[in-house]
Amino acid sequence: MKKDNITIQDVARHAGVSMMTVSRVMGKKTNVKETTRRKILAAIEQLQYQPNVAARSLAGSRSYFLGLVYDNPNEAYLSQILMGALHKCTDRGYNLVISSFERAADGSYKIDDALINRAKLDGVIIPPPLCDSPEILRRLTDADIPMVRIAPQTLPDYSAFVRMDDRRAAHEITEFLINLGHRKIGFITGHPDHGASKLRYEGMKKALEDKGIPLRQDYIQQGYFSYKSGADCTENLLELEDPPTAIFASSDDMAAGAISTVHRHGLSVPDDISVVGFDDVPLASAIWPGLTTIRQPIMAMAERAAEFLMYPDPEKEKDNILDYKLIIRESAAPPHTS
Amino acid sequence: MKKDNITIQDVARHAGVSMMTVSRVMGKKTNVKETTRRKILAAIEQLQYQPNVAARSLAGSRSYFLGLVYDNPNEAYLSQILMGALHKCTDRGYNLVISSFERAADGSYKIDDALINRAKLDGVIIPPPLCDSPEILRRLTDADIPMVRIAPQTLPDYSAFVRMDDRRAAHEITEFLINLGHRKIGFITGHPDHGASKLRYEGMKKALEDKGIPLRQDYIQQGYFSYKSGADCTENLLELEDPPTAIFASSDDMAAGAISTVHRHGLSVPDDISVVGFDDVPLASAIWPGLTTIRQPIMAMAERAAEFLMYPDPEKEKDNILDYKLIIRESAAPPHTS
DNA sequence: CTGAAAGCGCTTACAG
DNA sequence: CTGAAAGCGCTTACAG
Repeated sequence: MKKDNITIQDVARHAGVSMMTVSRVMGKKTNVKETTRRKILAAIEQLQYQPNVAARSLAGSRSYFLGLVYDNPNEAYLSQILMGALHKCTDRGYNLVISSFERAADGSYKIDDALINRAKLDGVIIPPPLCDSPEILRRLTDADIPMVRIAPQTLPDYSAFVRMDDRRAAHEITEFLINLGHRKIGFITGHPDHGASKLRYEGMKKALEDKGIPLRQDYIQQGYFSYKSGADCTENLLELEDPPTAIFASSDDMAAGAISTVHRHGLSVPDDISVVGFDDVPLASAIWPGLTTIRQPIMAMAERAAEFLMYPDPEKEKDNILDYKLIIRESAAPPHTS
Repeated sequence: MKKDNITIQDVARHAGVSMMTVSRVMGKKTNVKETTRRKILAAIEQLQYQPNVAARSLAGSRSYFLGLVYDNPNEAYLSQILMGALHKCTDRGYNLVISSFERAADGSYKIDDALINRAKLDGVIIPPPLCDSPEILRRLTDADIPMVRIAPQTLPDYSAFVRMDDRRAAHEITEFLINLGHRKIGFITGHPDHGASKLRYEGMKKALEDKGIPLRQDYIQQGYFSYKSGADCTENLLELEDPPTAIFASSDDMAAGAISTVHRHGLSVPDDISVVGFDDVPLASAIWPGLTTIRQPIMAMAERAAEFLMYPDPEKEKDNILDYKLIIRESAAPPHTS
């Protein structure tokens, strides 16, 4: 392809300054007079200037490469992360290098030296579950590569992280059920190894407390985030003498399993029993009835993470909490008035 | 990060030649004496030389950028495409620019000029449904940007494409059902607008013919690739006087809907009725019973597409057909012997 | 706050 | 078949 593109020289000429000053504006340096900056910004806008990534990378001390490592059990989740990071990178003239890590039999990860040595990454984004691997964190720290972790379980202060408030989200969706009129709410917990499971449980518990509704132990079932576990737990719930009128499964996969079990019992969702989930995976809107659930801001988390790495600033907050959203579909309704 | 890496100069010095000759070897040019080439190759190997992407891109006539455009109806599908393309690009020192297109109200797409003008792409990968948009194809053709289409419905010969054999795959999974002992096989067609729907139908029909099993019109139901449509079609199938013993839904989403309906009727999958799908989306292994289905080589298709763009060669076949795979899980079994 | 010079690591186009 | 020169579009380091 021909290279008849607008260069930094064109912008400089247009704005009546030197190339150097344009470079400073592009790099968000502060030592440029405000009026000059505005003139340059106008020229950039008018010419639709886009810096040449290759030249930037070649000349500069940064590589304009960001890394994304993953070991992903969950495709939908990774896809969101990927899209978020990639979009931000493309927008900002960065490149994304993705690299997968295999978990060894002993549960540890071996690190790809190539990634660390050759790529000269400006930073790396680490989604779960890798973000909680001590080897990975130490290796990157040793190599002096900045990192941002996404939704980590533990929050040590040596790296930045982006997350959402699982506790508050679980509180909100429980409250939603209560406001619908439900008092008998079954809860299916997530995998005990995941930090979020505990937070979601706590949020649900707090919502009950706040409304003065007692927590019944027989309404709490231990799930593992899978469809099957959601189906099994629901089986248990429906066999109770006084079964719940609503079920809050702490993942969509489990909620989908719950719905299938309710149907198998010849009952209707939401007419007989309401079911809500958590995550808003594609499945949530694919099945019928559509799942009322919490949408995690996964893509936004990746975007924020990438941005954090692009503009290093020691003043920046290390803890970035993003907003979730309650998605109301058809799987929850007021309880049967019997 | 510091740039203390091995450069082409180091290799040249090591091999006792000029930088230029090394460059020729790297670029796979043929005009280099065999002994010289070997000396250089040895030096490259010994020094672990990796060309600097940025320098290459800046100096050369190629950009080492590939584009991936999408309009995303299906996250799981796109995610696979993305992973395949990204892996290949990362491996080969290429960069990937992704860009989404919004469909206008009239069904047409407006093209992002920025993508075409600024990025200087060496080529673009076009997955469905964009690969069948005349505007996009014409725009890219006009801009003289090479492209590879993935699984297009129509196969005009002005661009290369990568696909799988939907007809043969449908034939194979139908045969699988027949070999299990099924003679009464219901079929749920895909969305009439998708080219693959027809191919899958034809494959199923052919398999029946090959085994001398008559095609019953009441066993054919028109679906739309959605969970809901799969559930509804199955409702119709189960209401027949002589219902099928197996159902082949031409997408996994529809197969999942089919299973839910079978369960709602108090029947078991696969003991009472077998159900098979097509696609192998994440849902297929999430639900219970796991879906027997056809795995499309989506990631491999994207890899092949990227590779095609990296090594232009007029001799190359334009039609790249990749292998699918029959994935056997728990949703199909021999029919009830009654 | 702004600019002139040098150079990042390659490939192109030309010369032999 | 091989090489010396020029330059891709930026940023760094230095000077004012």
